[in-house]
Amino acid sequence: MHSMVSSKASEQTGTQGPPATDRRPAAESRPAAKPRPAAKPGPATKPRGRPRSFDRETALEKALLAFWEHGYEATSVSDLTRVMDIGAPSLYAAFGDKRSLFEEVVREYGVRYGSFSDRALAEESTAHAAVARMLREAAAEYTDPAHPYGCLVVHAATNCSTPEVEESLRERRNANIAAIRSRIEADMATGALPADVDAAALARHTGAMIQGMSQQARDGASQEELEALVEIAMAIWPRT
Amino acid sequence: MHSMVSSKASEQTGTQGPPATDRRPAAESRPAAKPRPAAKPGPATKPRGRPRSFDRETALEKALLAFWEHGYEATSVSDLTRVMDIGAPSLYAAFGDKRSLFEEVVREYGVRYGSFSDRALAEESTAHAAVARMLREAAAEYTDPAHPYGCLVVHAATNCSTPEVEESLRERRNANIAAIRSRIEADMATGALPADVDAAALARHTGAMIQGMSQQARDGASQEELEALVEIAMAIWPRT
DNA sequence: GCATTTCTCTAGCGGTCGCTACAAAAAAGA
DNA sequence: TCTTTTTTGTAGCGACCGCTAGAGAAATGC
Repeated sequence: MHSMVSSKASEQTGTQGPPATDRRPAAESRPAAKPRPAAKPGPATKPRGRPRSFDRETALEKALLAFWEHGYEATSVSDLTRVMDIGAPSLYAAFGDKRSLFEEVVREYGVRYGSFSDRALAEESTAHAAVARMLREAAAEYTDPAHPYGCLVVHAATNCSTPEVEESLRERRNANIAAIRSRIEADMATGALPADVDAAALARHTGAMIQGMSQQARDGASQEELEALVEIAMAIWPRT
Repeated sequence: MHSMVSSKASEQTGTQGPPATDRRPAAESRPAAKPRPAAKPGPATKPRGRPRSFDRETALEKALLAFWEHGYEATSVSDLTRVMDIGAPSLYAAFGDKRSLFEEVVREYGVRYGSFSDRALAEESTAHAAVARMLREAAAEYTDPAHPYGCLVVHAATNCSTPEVEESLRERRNANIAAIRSRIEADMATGALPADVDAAALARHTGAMIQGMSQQARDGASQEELEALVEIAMAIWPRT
């Protein structure tokens, strides 16, 4: 499972320039090194104070891997500062609190690792082909030794004592199933799939497969084993 | 997912009577109110000291529900003492530390809620029928409003900072898949299933379905939705 | 009665949690 | 140089974590 991507990194710091009564850096999410006023179109004006001593993106990637491996709760701020190799105040200044760092990680995960699902849905010519590709790519991705096994969106916030975090990942999972369902219904409308298909159940089946595969990957299944599983699972599709 | 039951409640206090140098109550797991010496066959000898002020079994059930709902880590000892309605020293005297309480909870879960899988494998005449029944019963159990959704063994120790706990549930999940695989291979041996079936992949597919269904139940799927999913999933089986 | 055994209650241990105050450090603008 | 702005390191806050010492309470055996 994964994304609903689109990476709109707006967030709270949207529009709030003039009134200077606001303390707290408000978890600055500016992606590059732009100056604060931002109304100035000055292209190369350096930011005012002491420059950051670390690269924000690589630090974010380290946090991503830590959250992916251990989950939201089990990854402490102290763990994060260690793997990101920065002090706690730097973390809070650059990313806000732990939760907003996690939210940014989830967004980044959607872009970097979780986009295969949306890509398959968008690029393949039938729902059948899209789901087949999606599952095969999941088999590869979830067992890629270059990063933790399984899917962050599935595993990073189960049994989480912060209900909002758990809920946000749940919404991503359910949105993905809804996207699969829409793709199936589109095929039904064009006649590429029979009209008597239960689109909701078929989409939910696909979602359950992906989530089950993610769990299997965490439990030690290899890419080949997951691929064998996918070939079995695809047998349910009406012949096209 | 679930059990590998058999409920052998032996544990560390197996054989170690005579030398009295042992302090620490050793997390007494005696299920009923038997006297300590135990060599005496006296049937109705009451235990020596102050009797327990709570019922051990109902307290265990309360702990089970709490762990089921929130998982191992997210359920604090303070949460446990509140829902079990006992003080912390009583909890430690009766169940040992948090981890051994959790282990006992998992065993109890296997007996009370997770035995449907083994029962289906043992009682149905074919692997096909056993898996069909297993999945249908999972659809009912995982959405039963009388207790938390999904499967404790699947969800209670993901992203757990105590690796041993995570591993013990992982072993239960994999053992269940191994049991399904054995049942499939038995059918292949008798000719009830074709000889060219990939038993391992088919068993893993079933395991992934169960785990995915558990996740779906947690994410809000109804019993009817899971049952529709099961009917789709069963279409993969070779016609018998 | 009295000693013994066991459980319960209060209180609090050391440790980690997420998070922040504060001052020194490093840059730009004057 | 001097002020301003921002980041960095140190150090520690209050809250909660799992767990337990110690005294009192409630039972049995004598």
